[in-house]
Amino acid sequence: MPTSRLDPIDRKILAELQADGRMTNVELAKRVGISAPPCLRRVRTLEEAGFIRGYHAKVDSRELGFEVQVFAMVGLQSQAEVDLSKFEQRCRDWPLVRECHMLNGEVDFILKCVAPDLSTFQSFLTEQLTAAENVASVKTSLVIRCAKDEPGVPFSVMEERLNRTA
Amino acid sequence: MPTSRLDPIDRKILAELQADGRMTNVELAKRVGISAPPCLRRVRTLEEAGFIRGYHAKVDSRELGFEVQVFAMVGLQSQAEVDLSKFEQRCRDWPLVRECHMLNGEVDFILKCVAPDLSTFQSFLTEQLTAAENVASVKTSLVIRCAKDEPGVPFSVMEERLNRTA
DNA sequence: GCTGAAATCGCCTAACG
DNA sequence: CGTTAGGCGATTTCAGC
Repeated sequence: MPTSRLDPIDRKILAELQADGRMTNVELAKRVGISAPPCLRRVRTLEEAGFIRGYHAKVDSRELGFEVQVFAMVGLQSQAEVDLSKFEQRCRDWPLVRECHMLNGEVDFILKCVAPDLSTFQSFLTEQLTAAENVASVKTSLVIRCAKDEPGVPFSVMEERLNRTA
Repeated sequence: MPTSRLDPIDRKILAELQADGRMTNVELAKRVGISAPPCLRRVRTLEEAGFIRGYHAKVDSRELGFEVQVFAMVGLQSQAEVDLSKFEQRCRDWPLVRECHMLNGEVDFILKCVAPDLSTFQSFLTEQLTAAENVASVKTSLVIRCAKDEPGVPFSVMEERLNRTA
């Protein structure tokens, strides 16, 4: 099910729900220019096809007491697939790790972590992450401030692209 | 308005809406154990207080044709506040840059970028990012695969923490 | 196939206790 | 915080393009 399966209305729906995931279906229908029933059917279809992978309230981490955010670059000793998978599973089990991406280049993984304070993070770092099986190196960088945090994709870029080939 | 302003019901509301931002208010009320009207009032209060910063559908970038995801580490020549701010503003203006975090340590910023394909990203990299005023160095790493991508914070950790001090 | 209209059901959201 | 209650939205059904 490639992108070409999506017509302009579907793309508008995705863009609107990415911007406001709690919009009512009738409001959404109004914005994309169709009536509510077909709009709802399209949303369900997009959900089932996996284009929409969930809806989430974006919470303010710092205001909720998670004062520390850290990016951790992790190098492993073995890059065999079974060892990569084991490490990924460990990341899934660690609640302080919110994201885990496998990278090319000199480092194997980048992790985005949160913690209530530095000492909590340092305990996690020394007792869990650095101590984990197969972990060769960990370099961490504290987030000083966040200048931009936009979820998802830029639909403007997508539309420009489609217009160019159309 | 610190975290202590939040009672257990507020925290449950936040956890539920982080997990499913499109849940109906009556379903939410049922889950947190109060009736719908006070539940809605709490949600509104949490929104206005900034604990909830929005609701977003999580879309599948790759399935939408954004095949390339990249982390870029950026070093600047000048770290004067005015120059940092200028760079941050540029990041906000670039649609391919989805996140921009200022870091401590050897690198000044980490950027999460998306692009439809490698050539689009490389054009952006060479013509925009590397070419931008005050940018001294850019190191990029392609995302091979994503093992975990959980938005927000781990409420389980928050509750454990509160129980320990209680 | 798709959409839209009508009708039903359930939710939202005041106002009040 | 809960209950009530009126209005609106969600969702099914059905007809038409």
